[in-house]
Amino acid sequence: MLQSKLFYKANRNKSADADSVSHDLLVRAGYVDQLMAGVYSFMPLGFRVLKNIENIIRKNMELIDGQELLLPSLHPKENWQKTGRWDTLDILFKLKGAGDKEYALGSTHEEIIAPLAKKVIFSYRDLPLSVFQIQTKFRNELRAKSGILRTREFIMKDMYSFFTNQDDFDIYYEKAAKSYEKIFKECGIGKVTYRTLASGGTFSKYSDEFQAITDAGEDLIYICTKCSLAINKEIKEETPVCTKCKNDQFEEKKAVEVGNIFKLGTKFSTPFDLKFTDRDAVDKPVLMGCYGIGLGRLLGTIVETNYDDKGIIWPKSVAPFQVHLIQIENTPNVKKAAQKLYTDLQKENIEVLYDDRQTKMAGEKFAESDLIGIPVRLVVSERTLKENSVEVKERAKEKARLVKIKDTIKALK
RNA sequence: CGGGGUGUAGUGCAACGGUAGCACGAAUCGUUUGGGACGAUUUAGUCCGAGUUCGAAUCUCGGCACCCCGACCA
Repeated sequence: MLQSKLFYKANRNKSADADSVSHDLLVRAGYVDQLMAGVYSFMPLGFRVLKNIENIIRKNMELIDGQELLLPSLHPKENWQKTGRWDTLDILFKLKGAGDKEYALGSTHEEIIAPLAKKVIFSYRDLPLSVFQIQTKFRNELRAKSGILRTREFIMKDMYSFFTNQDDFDIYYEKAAKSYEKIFKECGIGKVTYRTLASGGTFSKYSDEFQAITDAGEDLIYICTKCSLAINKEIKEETPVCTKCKNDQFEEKKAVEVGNIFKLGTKFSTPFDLKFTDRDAVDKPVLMGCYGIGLGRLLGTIVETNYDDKGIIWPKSVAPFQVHLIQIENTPNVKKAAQKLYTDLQKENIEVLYDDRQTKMAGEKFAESDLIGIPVRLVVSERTLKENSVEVKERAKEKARLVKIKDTIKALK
């Protein structure tokens, strides 16, 4: 991608409304734009990161036999009445259509997937099953905050599992939890992310949250100083000692909930009469589980845990581009060498953002490059060309090094 | 939803009730060119509606929007 053509505008002024680092950096570097409170546009840079995160999640869901599908956002009122949540779920957006017919905008999809599963699941032979989607959710939060960390419209991966019996379900649930840990690790927040025991709300006694430690977080989690088990606040209130090792010393940390998994059991199978015929010819309710990850929130959390005073430092796995190629001094020599390098890198399928702008000074290009945070920076200039070289600098490191142009690709591997 | 705050140019900020200004951005020209260059010229604004006043960005009222604290958060 030529930076001169990229749909973005970096801004050196701090965003006035930004109270979180991720909000400020993502807005300033041109990744996202706020449309209104809790609603954001993803610009090309931000969308590329979002897609990378999406692909990591998709790959891991498929590894635990999740089948991807797509459910609608516009829901009939009746489905939500069936579970009672039309009246009890405060965050549900409701709207009226033609003839005053009432609809909900999907804030979650149990009400849709359960009746859909009913059309597919009849026998124990049809189970187990897991389906997931990566789709937009609408939640009428009383208050949106912290940039993209808490929004009213966001893209979520939600998976739903269907099992015949508790034992198999429990095994799968643990497998899903491991898969979540893997996802967060691959996204570069593995070290700061804890699986925490949490309340299951109206669904179940307990659920499991995945909490990433950062000051931008709005949750408090408690990490056992002995065994590193983490629990969240409402669990701490009911069990003052660690449920695993009985230690009563906890470290309190602010954290962002990046994922949450629930054992729904028959909570939704019952109202929608989702059942299967077992081997013994008896109809039994299907056991359901649900597993969610908010993609935008995850993106924001990655920024919250990967930045310095100059800007974002993307983990390679999610970076919008792998390489930021910068040409400084616009002499014919430099232009020619940079353009050749640009096409050579592309031939190797290396995603590269090429700062071909001729109107920007070196300093401004560097500053913007640091702000955008692509993992590797390549600089081509008269100075480097004298050595037949290109300067290679990793965003996360202080020092740059010169590499012969012909060895550039090798140096990037 | 309760409490608090703020709305001025694309962005960030100033302006006692008295001619709306600065920086960045953007544009043109010239000089520059390895850590946010310099000069010249140019561009663009008081959230909306009432009221008070000779005069309102400034005061009052209403609306709208955004931010913060709280409550809420399958």
